[in-house]
Amino acid sequence: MISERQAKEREFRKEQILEGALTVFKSKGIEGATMGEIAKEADFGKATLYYYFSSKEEIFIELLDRGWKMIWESIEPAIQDHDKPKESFLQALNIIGGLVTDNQVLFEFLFTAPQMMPGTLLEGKPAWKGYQNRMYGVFQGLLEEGMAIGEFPQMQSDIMMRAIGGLFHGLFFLGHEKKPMPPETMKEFITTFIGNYGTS
Amino acid sequence: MISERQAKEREFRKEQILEGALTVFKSKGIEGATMGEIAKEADFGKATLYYYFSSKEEIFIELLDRGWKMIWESIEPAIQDHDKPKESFLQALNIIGGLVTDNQVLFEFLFTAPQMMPGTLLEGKPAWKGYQNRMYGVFQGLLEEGMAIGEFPQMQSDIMMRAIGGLFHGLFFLGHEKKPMPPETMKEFITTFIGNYGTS
DNA sequence: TTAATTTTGGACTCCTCAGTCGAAACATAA
DNA sequence: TTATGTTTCGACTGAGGAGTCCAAAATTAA
Repeated sequence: MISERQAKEREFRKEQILEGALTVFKSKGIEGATMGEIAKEADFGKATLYYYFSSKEEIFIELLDRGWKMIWESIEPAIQDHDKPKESFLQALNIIGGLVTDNQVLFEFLFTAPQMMPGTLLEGKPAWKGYQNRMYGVFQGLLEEGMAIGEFPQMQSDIMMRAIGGLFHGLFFLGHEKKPMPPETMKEFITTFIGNYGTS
Repeated sequence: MISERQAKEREFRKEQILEGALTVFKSKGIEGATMGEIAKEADFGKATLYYYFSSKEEIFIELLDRGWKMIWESIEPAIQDHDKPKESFLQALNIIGGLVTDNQVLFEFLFTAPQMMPGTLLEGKPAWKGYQNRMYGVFQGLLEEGMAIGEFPQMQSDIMMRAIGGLFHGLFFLGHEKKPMPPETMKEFITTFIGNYGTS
């Protein structure tokens, strides 16, 4: 017997826990993100976490799934149109930039956690990996189409992807000052680095 | 009583252990880099590691110290001359690129380990942090001098540093394919990304 | 009200891992 | 040879953390 309201409360509590997990991750790092800490932060008993999630990994995976889903759904409309690859590309990057500025901690988690827990987070083709791959695929596609019409410098698109990925990561996550990066600055940077191809 | 040869053997064994630690780090990740594993890999008993190093952290710090020292000493000659900031800058980047290609695993460790063990690796102003800071300082200096004479785009140098750091990181470490990046590709990239200013 | 169901958390188990101990093996030197 | 110093390792200890148990509290249904 699962009433409507019960289900919503359940969902709400799950969110409380996920939020707590993020908070702990932020203040204590991945090492300090123990179930005990998360429980304390979310103000539940440890066993209660296991009532809502079957394991610690599941919490992390849930965060990744929701996060990547959100990213994907945010950029999807911007990349339907393949007429102007570079424009779509930049627009999508800007959207993500905006999301990142609004959810620093979440995104730091999304982009760094998988590196820190190799293996564990990848078992059983998790949904987030799917979104991530789709996103990279689209970006790379745009890049290749853009190159074909001279909107981007001619280079191996996979290397170019790495470069842009790194650039993005550096802009938002390197240096611990945490000051938000305004979209204009972001755009300026991208265009500065990948050049004014096809714009002149 | 410490004979000359004994000292050398000792040093040699230390290197065996450090090498083992890197190998484990490569194959098992930072999580799997336990003292037991390292001992097995280096073919010593666990307690022996503690004869040469006083703790697990000390092993990692030693790796970082040696690595960053090597980086610093490799680029030092290239950055003495401040007459042509951009040239020095690119040359230094190329040198590092070369080092990275020759020591993939070590450098992956150097650039990622500190992120993964926040705190522990930073206690007591470790030597590696000094080299790292010096290096960043020099790069930023070159960047600012270069901007002043129009060799680089005009931007906040700290953000620019982040961008370049990320770019570099992306080129070498993103995407798990582990295929080495040939120096020419590297050079081509640098010039494509930051190189078109002041050249025309 | 009472009975069934859902939710909760403190205490407990189990396991992994950093670091220690002490006795042996090995080397050196007299 | 014996004495002294150096190097090695298997076995042990202790801490911390993931995950479980179970009985109590709260909620819902009758």
